[in-house]
Amino acid sequence: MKKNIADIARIAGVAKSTVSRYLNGGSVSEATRRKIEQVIKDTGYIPNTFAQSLKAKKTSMIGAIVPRLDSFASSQTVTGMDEELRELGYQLLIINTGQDLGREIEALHDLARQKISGIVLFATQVTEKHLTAIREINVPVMLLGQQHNEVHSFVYNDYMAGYEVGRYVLSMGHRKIAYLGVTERDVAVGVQRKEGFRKALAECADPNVMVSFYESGFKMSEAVSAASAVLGSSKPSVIVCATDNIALGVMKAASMRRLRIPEDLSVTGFGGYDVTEIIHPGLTTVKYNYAESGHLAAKHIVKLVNDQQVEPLTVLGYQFIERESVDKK
Amino acid sequence: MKKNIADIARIAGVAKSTVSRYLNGGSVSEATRRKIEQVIKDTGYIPNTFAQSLKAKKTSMIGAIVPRLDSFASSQTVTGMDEELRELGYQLLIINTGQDLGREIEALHDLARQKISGIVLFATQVTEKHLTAIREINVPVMLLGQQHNEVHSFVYNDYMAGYEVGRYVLSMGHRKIAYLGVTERDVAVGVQRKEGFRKALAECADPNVMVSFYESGFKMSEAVSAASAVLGSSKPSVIVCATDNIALGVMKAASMRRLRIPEDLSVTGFGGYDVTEIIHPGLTTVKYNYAESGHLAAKHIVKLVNDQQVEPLTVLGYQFIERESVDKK
DNA sequence: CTGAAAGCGCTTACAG
DNA sequence: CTGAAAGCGCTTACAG
Repeated sequence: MKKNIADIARIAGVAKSTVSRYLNGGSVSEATRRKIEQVIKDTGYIPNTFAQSLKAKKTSMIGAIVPRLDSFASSQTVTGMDEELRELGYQLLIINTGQDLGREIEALHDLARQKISGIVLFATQVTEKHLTAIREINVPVMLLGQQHNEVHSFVYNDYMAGYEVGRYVLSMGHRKIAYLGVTERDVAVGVQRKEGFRKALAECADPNVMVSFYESGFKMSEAVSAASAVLGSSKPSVIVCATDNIALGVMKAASMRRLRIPEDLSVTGFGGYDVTEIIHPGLTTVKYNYAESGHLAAKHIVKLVNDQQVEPLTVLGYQFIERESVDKK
Repeated sequence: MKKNIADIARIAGVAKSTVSRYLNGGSVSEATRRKIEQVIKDTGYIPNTFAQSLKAKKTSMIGAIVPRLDSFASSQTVTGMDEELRELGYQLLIINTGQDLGREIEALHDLARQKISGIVLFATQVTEKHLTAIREINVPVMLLGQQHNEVHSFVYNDYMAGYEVGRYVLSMGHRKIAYLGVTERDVAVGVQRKEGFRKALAECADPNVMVSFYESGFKMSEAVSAASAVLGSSKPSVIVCATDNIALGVMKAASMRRLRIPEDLSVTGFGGYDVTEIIHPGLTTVKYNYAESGHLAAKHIVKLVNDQQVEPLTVLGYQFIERESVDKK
């Protein structure tokens, strides 16, 4: 037989409000406290979440809106967030949007409607519609992966990472360089990394440097075709890729053309996916600590939810990892 | 200004109950219907989920209890489930247990408490505690990946897959064989695959066949050390691994010892992770269609939730993929 | 088809 | 510290 707060109150011989106070840490005398405690233990009473939320008008849930769950970066980040939120007494509700921007807007509203306390949006693009939704819902929102001055943001230092990769490639003696990027609508991945890379080039005095820029989709299969185009049109000594996935596609395309890496073609990536370490040769790349970012993001959103001060922009570090995929020229 | 059902009723000039009936598809006259529809549109009214659930005592949420999100199999399966559930008008709530069996039990209770309609448990082990919890919560539960005759189950045909791998390895002429498995507490992965493999061996008449069995953890790093032990003690011509992750670890260990694959050592896996296709040489393995399983599992749990007939056990197929990691002896 | 009323299980001022 | 009462926003018999 399912018990409610009235049952507990009756059995314990107190009022419902007293039980409620006990449950929510209000002031209750030691004697009553013990009585109620006992009854709750005996009956196995569990408060009804809906009734609580209906009155309290909030929950201790944090929502994560994720474009895709089946990516290394997302799943690592979500796992990190989940661990931290559990520590902090919150539950994570994950919404998968299948890379559909429209569904991100829907998700924002859905979560607000469910009285979620806060939302972390794994952003790829921040459109006007996103901003409108964020303003409307009146729930703290944090952007992860992109930044906007109106919204609390968490980004990786993609610009510096791009710069470092550029410097490295040049220092290894490469002069005929191809950059295989992604759409500029993704500011972090499509613009920042490329601009940082460009800066390194601009600083290089050597007049022999030749760079061509190409664009690929995010999927490995798309990268394979993009790489084939690059290799067909020019003969770069290195292809700098905007993501590890793209780099993997390039390596695949190279092996299909019987090009050896790094002897015939050097490759670099961004991301630091586990795979990049397993494959042979190991991929030189920039590693982001996704799990840690997840933890941090969780801490921040909880602060926001509790009206604590949080810096509007957090820039996360990275680690440049040199492996075997780039040859010295 | 946030509107509630009473506001809508007042504005539309009808009773709250009529609005509720309209919302829930009860019988309402054409005229009233139009009036209410208009008011709802004008006000942007959205019913409060908690109040609904409080009365209706159920939600249209399905819970997924997942040991870890950052694994290829889980994330693919979850994504598939999510897509299907969305189609069916349900929302997926994902709980990550971080491979802690105790937290699986907690999660079962938590979800039940939140009046989740149904639960899919991504199982690795089914203990007595699991069964007790499942019996107690009175919410339909489905097991994914393991089977138990008391609970609706979804499993892969691991036995047949193991058998097929065994036959293949023998047909390629291997006689000195090492099997690197996992704990038998995981019945599907630890027992079924091995037993299927054993059956193939038992059917082989050749008296020269020599097999040794070893055990590894699930992590690639653990597999690397396990593999080193195997390679140190015996000189198998092939290592049959119980998962792709383990196979990857073996390949890594082999390359550290300067063993060429497949010339010096052949390797096989189970799982069909995307990586296995990218690496060089490609890994010969058994591929499970996780995304599709996710879709199917979603359909089943929804049927269960709606008291429809569902077969107690569903066995999912697999696909044997021959690539380059096994040499002909 | 429609409405008035009771109730779901809590929380929260308010008064004592 | 404690209790009675009102109310959160819905749904659901019941009567008409």
